[in-house]
Amino acid sequence: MPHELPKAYDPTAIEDHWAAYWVRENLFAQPTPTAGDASGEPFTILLPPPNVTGRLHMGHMLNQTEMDILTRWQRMSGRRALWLPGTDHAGIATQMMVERQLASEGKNRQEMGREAFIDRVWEWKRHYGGAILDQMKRLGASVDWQREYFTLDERLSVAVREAFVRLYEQDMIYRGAYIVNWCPRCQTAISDLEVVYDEHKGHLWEIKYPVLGNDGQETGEFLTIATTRPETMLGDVAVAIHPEDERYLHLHGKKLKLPLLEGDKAREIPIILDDWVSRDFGTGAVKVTPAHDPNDFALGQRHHLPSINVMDDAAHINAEGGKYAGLDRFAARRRIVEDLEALGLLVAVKDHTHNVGHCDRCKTVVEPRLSLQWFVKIQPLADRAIAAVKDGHIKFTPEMYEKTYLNWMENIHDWCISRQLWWGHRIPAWHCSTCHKVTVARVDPSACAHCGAAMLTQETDVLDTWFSSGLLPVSVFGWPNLTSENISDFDTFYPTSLLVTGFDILFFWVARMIMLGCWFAGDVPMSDGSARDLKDSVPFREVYIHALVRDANREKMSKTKGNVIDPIEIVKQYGTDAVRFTLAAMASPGTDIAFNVDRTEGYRAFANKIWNAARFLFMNVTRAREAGFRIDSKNISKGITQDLSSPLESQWIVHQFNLTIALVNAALEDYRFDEAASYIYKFVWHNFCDWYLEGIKLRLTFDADVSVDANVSIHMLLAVFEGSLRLLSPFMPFLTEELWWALHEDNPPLKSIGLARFPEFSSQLVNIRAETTFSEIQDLVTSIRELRKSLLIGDNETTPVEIHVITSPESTNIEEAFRNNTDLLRRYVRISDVNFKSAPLHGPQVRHTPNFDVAVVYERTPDVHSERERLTKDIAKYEKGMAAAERQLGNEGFVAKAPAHIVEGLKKQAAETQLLLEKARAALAALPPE
RNA sequence: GGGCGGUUAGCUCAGUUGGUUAGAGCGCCUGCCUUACAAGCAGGAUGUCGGGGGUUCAAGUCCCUCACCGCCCACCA
Repeated sequence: MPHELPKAYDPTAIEDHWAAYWVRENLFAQPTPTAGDASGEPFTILLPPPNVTGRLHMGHMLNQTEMDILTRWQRMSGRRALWLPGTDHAGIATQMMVERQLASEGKNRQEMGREAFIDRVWEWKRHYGGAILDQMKRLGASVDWQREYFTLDERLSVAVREAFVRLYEQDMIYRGAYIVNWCPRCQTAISDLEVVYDEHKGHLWEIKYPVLGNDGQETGEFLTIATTRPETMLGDVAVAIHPEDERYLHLHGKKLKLPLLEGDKAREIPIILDDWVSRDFGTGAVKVTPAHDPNDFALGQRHHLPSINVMDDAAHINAEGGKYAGLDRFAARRRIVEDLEALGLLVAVKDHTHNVGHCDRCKTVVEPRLSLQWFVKIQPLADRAIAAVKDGHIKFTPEMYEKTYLNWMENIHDWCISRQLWWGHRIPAWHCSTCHKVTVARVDPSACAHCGAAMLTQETDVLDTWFSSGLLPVSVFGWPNLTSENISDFDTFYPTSLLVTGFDILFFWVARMIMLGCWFAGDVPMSDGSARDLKDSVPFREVYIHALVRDANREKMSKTKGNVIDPIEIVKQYGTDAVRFTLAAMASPGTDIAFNVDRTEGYRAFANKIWNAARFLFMNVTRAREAGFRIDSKNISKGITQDLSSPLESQWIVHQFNLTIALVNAALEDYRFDEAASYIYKFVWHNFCDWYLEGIKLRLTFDADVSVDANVSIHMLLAVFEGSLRLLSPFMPFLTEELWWALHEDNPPLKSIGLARFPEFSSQLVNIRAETTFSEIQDLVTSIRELRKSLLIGDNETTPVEIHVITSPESTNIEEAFRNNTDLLRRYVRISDVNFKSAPLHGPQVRHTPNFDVAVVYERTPDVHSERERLTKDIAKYEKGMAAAERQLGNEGFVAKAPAHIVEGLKKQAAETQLLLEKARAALAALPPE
């Protein structure tokens, strides 16, 4: 144990070593349970799988820190903890990344072909895909690396395919032509969630369409429509007006000529009547373009109108656009506006601010566009997902997210799950070129299921990435192939205990997991063969949603703003533990975290403080051994007892430690990382270091015969410090691991402190008497220090003090504690004689507390001016307190209705305040003039 | 348009089911190399709890209202 530690803690010197050790030794692996395995109750948690394209950012680090704290805490508390990591193939993002790489080589995927391109993506993935998990390893995340998965792994792909086929068989998947959000750059459909809307200052163009008479000739009258996307008029099939709009009553039944399109594309379009049209927007007349607008599509359905798609996959105008064919949509817009103006059909261009949808991934303006896609019928899934939450089988923290979730789920639309990408799970459907029907199958079919023809081509679309990640809670535990070997994984670890995530993927992922989990797990029988009810079908029992990490100025971190804090950089600078502690301490629910390195600096200091406490301890162990004391490092973990014959500070620190355990446990139960962190901080720094260590110096004298207190004290010191390391370990795994090994002279009872037991609260360790008497000693010490300061007594000067303990029910204890601990007092403050007086003390060198008066005997008196200031301020404070107390106590309602302990407490406090007030007044009056 | 959150010390934030005179860290001021730690020790200053109204014996805490900041959902062409 005589460990030579450097004077200052240097995290970089130890962290890499421990991070590698934890991974190498597989310390946190949680193997598939075997029969009769009596390990603790499972605590299962899935890592929200980062994208393979991802680089670790502060949000990840917050997320991982919280999960790691909880997992380590649960593991140390005896639960069978499994934290399961993996990565997501991230369809669009990854494909984009590789396409960009290809572009820099002057290539593109189309000329490469699908297979070669996919090979290339795999190669990319092998090369870069592990980056984020490597970073995670470096941060010490206590995950089971042996279970690491990738969403395109064979076994997870089987699950995806099974899920698709099953839903299809259950008539829950259909294919059809609907308006979807289309990204012209990614050239794929995207779901509603993948569209982000930005406010955009655009225009509202008012265009007049010629009205046709019954003879088909222009009547000279016009109907003016308003649009924000003039180019879509090429696909217009009608103009809609409100049936009761008095301005247009005479146009009912009439047709219009669609301007611009000539020759074989020229067309007449009807004026249709629909309540949906709002009379006060624009001109009250709406062009109807079913192929390019969701509302128009609905309108088209109601009125049996055709849909004319005028754009290709890249949002260039197609052949339907006549002379505009080939133009990009925005170029077409400009040209069309020019042409309309030339024709005199452009009535007005008005400024109009509206929301424009952009592709979440590449920020391209999305184009609502009619296309053939695969959809999941969502209502049956949503019904279960709603019930699961409403019935309390899934609990959200903070609670408000339950409302958000339900609100979304209750207004959900069918889910477009097909993507026109190459990277992803290819949809297991085959098109028959003979009968044109679709065959969906678990194994690649050789013949059409409908007509038997062999001319099958597989669907080229892949599935939305969230379809596979939505299945993770079931698929990672072996579903659908639940053999006897992996059924126990499923039995043991499903439902998972908790999901920790940010609200940004509440709908993308959390909601989908709930829907898919409830749907598919519901079919898996319980281990005893009985049917699984909804309660046990949910993918997780609790969801903890954390805040966003912002920069120190509360700005959202973004690459464009250049204010992104790289966690790895900060970690290098301050140490992982300090950064973890910062995140934990600032993670109060419902509020975003303004990440400020000033705080991290403070927690680095905290780590250093602990380091130095350890140095102090080792130093004393060495001294003790040199003096012949026997200290066996094997006995350290024997446990802590409350020894009523031990010195006061030892009894007190055991009591405080015990109390802190209870507080930390309670805080973590409620995901109050901030509270847990602050209880630990306060205990370690302000109780353990400031008071206990300073006090114990008195006992740690290892000269020959003064042995009893020294022996008791050094062992108590070791035990409490070791316990504190375990308490702190989930928050600061590196530092605590290092010191724990040092404490055990590199021969600890377990391979890691992370496998040791978390301290447990024990009512046996409660010691109220030690708490109250020590707290009086603290008051006494503080009063004397304050007095000495005001008397300008040098820090090295020793002075006598006088104490008068005020008569009260506790005063015997207090006086006894003071008398018995004068030597301890001398450790805390430079005093010589301590004289107890039976009469109250007065004068400028006295301080008053509710329980005692204390005077420092010194020839000098305090500075009259500052003394007057202090007393005046005190008096004001006391008077304010008295006024408040009298007001309340004089109020009959209060005395009659308030609980007795409140009234009694106030009375007692008022009496004390009155006393202090009188003393302060007297002291002020006694002050000599300045 | 609908919904939600926030506003407490110079800064960043706590503040349990309403209960005695509102807290922490950082920063600031003063004094200290006290043999674990200057990344330290000791002491100190700092608040009309966003404004207004109400309920209550009692409001930072509950209700109403206004203001400002932020987020989510919807997408009326």
